[in-house]
Amino acid sequence: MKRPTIADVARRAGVSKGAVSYALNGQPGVSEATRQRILAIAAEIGFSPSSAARALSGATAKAVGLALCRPARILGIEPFFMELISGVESELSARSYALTLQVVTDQEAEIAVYRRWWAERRVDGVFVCDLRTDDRRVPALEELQLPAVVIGGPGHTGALASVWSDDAAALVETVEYLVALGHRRIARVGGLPSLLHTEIRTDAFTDVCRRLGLDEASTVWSDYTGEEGARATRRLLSSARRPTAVIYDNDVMAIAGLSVAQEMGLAVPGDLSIVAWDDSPLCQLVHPPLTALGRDIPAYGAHAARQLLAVIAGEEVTGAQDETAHLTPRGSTAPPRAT
Amino acid sequence: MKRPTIADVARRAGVSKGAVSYALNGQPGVSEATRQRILAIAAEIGFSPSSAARALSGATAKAVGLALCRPARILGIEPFFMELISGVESELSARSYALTLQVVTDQEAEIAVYRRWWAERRVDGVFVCDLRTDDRRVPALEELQLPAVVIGGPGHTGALASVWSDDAAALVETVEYLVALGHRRIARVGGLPSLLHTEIRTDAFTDVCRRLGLDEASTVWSDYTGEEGARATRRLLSSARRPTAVIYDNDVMAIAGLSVAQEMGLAVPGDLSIVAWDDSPLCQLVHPPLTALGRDIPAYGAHAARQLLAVIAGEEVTGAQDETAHLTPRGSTAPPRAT
DNA sequence: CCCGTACGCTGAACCGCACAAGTGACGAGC
DNA sequence: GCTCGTCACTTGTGCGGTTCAGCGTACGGG
Repeated sequence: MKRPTIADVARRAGVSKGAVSYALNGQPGVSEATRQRILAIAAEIGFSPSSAARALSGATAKAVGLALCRPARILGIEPFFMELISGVESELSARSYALTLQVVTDQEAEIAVYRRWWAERRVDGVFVCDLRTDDRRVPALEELQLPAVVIGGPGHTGALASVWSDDAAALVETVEYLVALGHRRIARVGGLPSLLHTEIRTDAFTDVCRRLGLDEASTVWSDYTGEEGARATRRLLSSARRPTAVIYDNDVMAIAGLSVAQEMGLAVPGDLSIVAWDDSPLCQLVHPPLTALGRDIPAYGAHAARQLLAVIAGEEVTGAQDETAHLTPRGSTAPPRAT
Repeated sequence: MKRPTIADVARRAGVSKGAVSYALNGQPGVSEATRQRILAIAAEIGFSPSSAARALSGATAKAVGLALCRPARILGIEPFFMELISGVESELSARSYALTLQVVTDQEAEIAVYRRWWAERRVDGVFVCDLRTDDRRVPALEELQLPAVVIGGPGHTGALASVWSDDAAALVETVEYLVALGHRRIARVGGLPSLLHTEIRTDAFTDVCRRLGLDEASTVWSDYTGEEGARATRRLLSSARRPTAVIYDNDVMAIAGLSVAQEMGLAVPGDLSIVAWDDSPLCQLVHPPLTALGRDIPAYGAHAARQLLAVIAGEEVTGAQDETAHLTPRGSTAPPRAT
């Protein structure tokens, strides 16, 4: 089956290629009657303009890129990225933009991918995830002048547009909630310390604990995997004055922590309260169901996609705040048992 | 920053565009010395040929497509797709092929996407997931003559290449294992009945149960979500002669089932043994850890990617069997308590 | 009545690359 | 010494679009 070209449409409509181009792109230069005729013929023979030819003649590639820098097993276990992609996609496909995905091993590889995409004119813009402080990707993208939206922040995004969520506020809300329940010894199992949002959460945790006079607040770091979450929990619960509540930076670690607590004979929430960041359906599957900080990730992705399309369209776009995660109390949090 | 073109390289090397093209594509027509000089200059100024121009002049788009037909929340909760994508990607990026992703709502939309990708010459080939019996996508792709690899089967793939795993064998192994433990009343919570692999597993389950003389074997269907898995489990465990072992078609439903059992006061594995299909890290996070049927999903994806690249290269490719899932016994299975 | 102009369309020049055909130099063979 | 072949390039063409200049026609105003 031969692919139809614009010339085929033009021939059948008895007009020139140019006229077809105007008609299909909604540009002036053809009468309404002719436009309708051309549109009908194009639909009839199933014509879609070649993305290559269109990209070549100066227009856009109608594609955006997303490079993911995580090993396969973490990528799989965290619902975050897949939900984000769903949301991004919903916005992109409505505008018939394609999403090009690439999994990379480190920041340098990611920058190389951006550079290649740019040189190949493969994408019109990119999303940047897992922002770090002093992220080398930011200046690299600025230098390339490749439209980009950072999914994360605030801050450290240079001149790039960004979409961010106020993790500090969410963390403060959580700590205040736990304190209101009566907790005084609260610990936190954080994600990778090199990521900006981990740092933001850590700072917020330190601040709010100081403000509320909780001097036994401590953060330990992990890497989002269940194994590390379990190890960190074991360490916390083995200490002399073990915490009565733990906040985990993702749901997988929280579930692992719950298992460890139960295995050590601690009742949840009686002896230990648990809060998970990221409220996936998993949190409701375990016993007790986990109190979690959730937000609409697909909507976050859609928001980022709208931002990127705006940047590509040449609009002046800066940072945009997305919804703040909200706490959904479930069975894993309660007042600490009187000691 | 202006993007370098082949003309820029040619000018700096003091040769024609044609010579540069030959040099970069490893074709004869330039001396080795000149080739090296051109390569060095191209690397120096960061030149990559425009994918659009390359695709336009008859070559390939150097991109393949993957359309996913699942709602966002299921896509997120199942590690399967993300792991598959990682594996696919590892193979593609080594050959500098790009992966274009699209989330669609139904089969018709998916076929429309294939048709558009084909007309736009956006991809050189596609992956087909979630195969059904009498899948309309198969004839559609055959008609378009768009290279494709079905991830699933065996059978019902028409003339398309495919990569499949012997789910029937894995299921038989599982049932035999449970029977060896002493179970006689085994139930199964299946996935979406319209999917081919669900049907294959159901048939295998029915067959092996008949062969082993288990006449109380029953399958109930679900949709891979925790809620549905919990509901199905509740139904099974409430019946007069409740099963002593349940096999779940994915890990999320198995975890939900475990919760339901514990909530109903049944001991796992004492009163009920549980086996999960898909062995993600989640299975080891719960208590007791779940006996699971696992396999290397990234490797599966990589296998599929190699198949697709072979089809694109014009090689004669048919079905290829991938690794069979193997049972990893953990704490959720044991002999049934004597009644 | 004639000119200016808006409309509707055509023809051609690009975009950046691959590849076929052409060219000049040089060496081998008779 | 002349031809022929090969090598190492160059030139030119076309892929399928977009876009701009140009051009005939109809129409309205002075």
